[in-house]
Amino acid sequence: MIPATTLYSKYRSILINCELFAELNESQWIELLENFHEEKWTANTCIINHQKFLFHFYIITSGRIKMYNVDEFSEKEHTLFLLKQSDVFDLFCLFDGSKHRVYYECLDNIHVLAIPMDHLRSWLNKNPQNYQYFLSYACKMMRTLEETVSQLIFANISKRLLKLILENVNLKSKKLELINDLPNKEIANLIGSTRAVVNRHLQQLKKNGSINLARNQLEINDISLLLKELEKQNKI
Amino acid sequence: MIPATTLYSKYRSILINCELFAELNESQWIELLENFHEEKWTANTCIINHQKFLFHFYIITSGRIKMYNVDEFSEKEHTLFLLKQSDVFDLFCLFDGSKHRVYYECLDNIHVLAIPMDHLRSWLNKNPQNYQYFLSYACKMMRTLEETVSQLIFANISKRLLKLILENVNLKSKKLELINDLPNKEIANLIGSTRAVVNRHLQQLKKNGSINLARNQLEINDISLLLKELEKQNKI
DNA sequence: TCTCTTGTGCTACTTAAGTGCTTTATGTTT
DNA sequence: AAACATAAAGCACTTAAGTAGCACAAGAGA
Repeated sequence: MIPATTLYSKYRSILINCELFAELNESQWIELLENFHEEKWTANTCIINHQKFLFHFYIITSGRIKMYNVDEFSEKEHTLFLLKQSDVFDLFCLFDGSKHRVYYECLDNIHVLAIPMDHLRSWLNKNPQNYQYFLSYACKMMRTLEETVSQLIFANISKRLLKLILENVNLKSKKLELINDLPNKEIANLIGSTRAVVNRHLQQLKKNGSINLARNQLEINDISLLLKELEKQNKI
Repeated sequence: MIPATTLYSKYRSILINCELFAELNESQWIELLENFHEEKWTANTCIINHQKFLFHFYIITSGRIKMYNVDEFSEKEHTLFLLKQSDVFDLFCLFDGSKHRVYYECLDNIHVLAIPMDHLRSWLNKNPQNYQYFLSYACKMMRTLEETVSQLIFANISKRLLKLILENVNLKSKKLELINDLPNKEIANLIGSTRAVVNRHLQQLKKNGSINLARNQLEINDISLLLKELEKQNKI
C-alpha cells in the first residue's frame, strides 16, 4: 500500500485537473487519497460485469478508456465518451447504485486510482460542500450529451466527422490527438456510423489534401481546408 | 403573496412527486415554499431570452412545456424533453449560471411555482443533505439522454415512433397520454424526424388497425399490434 | 357565413447512408 | 521467410428517409 503522500506527489498534476475535486487543497487531497490505491489494466480489457467494478470509483491517470453502448439486437456499438487522463468513472454508479448499464473497454494500457464507492460516498457526506462540484460536473456532461443528440439529428456524417476531427486538434501543436491512432471502425463508433461510410468520407478529405491517412493513423495536413469543408456543410 | 401553508395544501400532491425534494417533510416544504410564488403563462408562449427566466427556478404544477434545441443552420427543431406536472427546470442554470442554451415553449396554459435561483442555492447550502437528490436526479436525466442517443443511432424512425407511443400509454387506462393531442410536426420533433415521414409511418399503423388518427389526435386502438410491430422492427 | 390558418394525406423524386463483397496493403507471429 | 490477422480501399447495389408540392379537411376567428 502506497502512502497517500506518495500518491499525491506522484499524481499531483493529474489530480488538480479533476473537475470533480476542484477545490481540494493538498492536505484535503492527502486525506482523501488514504482510501485510494493504484491499479493497472492491460489494453483491450473489457471491464463489463466485473463485479468489483460496480463498487469502485476510478480516476484515470494514464491511457484511454471508451465508454460505450451496444444495441441488443444489431450488436452495433456506439462510443459515448472517450475517457482519458484526469477523467473519472462512473459517476452514475456512485449515486444510483448499479443501475448504469454501459460498457467500458481499455484502448491502451491503463493506470487508474481506485476508491471503494462507499468511502467516496461517506467522504462526500462528511464534506458536503463538494457536492456542488459533482453537480456542475454532471451538468457539464449533460450538456455534452445534449450536443451529441443535436449533432445526431441535425448533422450528416460528413459534418459529424469534421467536427470530431476539429475538436481533437491540439491548439498548440496543431496535431490531432486522442483519436489519431484509431482504426476507421472506432471513429465510426464515435459518430454513430459504419466503417465503410467513414472511410468514404475520409478518402474525400484525403483527396482534397486536408488530411493524411495511414494504417491506424489520421494526420491533419491543412486545418483551414477542414474548416472550409465544415463551412460548406453548414450551408447545405 | 400567498402564504406558504396555503401553497403547500394547494399543491401538496404535486410537490411530493418532485424527485428533487424527495425527502422533505411538511414543515421543511413550508419553510422552502416561503420563497416561492405562483405564475401563469399562456399557451404557445416562448420563454427564451426572457431575462428573469435565467434567475428563477420553476416547478410545473399544470400544463406541458417543451424543452428544445434549434439548429442554427437549418432552423430545424428537436424536442429534448416534454416537461409536465411535477417536473422542474432548469437544473443546469442552477449550477452553471446561464450557460445552458436551450429553448422552452408552453404547449398549454401553464401554472408554475417559481423561486429565485439565489434562494434555492442558499437553501441547498443550508441543507446540503439535499444535494444528493439533485445529483441522482441529474444522473437519471443523463441516463434518459443516453437512451435517446442510443435510439437515434440504433433505431430507425419506425422503431423510434413505436417506442414513443408505447412509452406514453397509461398502464391503467390503456390510453395514450401527453403526446396524444400533438400535431404530426411535434411528434416528428420528438423523435428527430420530419412531419411527412412521421405521417407516412402513422398511416401504416392506422392501416394495420393499431391506432386511430384524427386532426391533432392519436389514439391507441390495439396495443398488442403495436408491440408486435416493435418486435418485427427489432428483428430487422 | 366566409376566410384564413393549420394540419393531414398522398404522390413522385432525390439522395445520403448502409450493406456485401473483393482486393490490396500492413504489420505481427511463428 | 511464410503464414496469418487486421485494416483499408473500392465497387455495385439497396433502401430508408428526407424533400417538394398539392389537394383537401377541420377548426378558429372575424
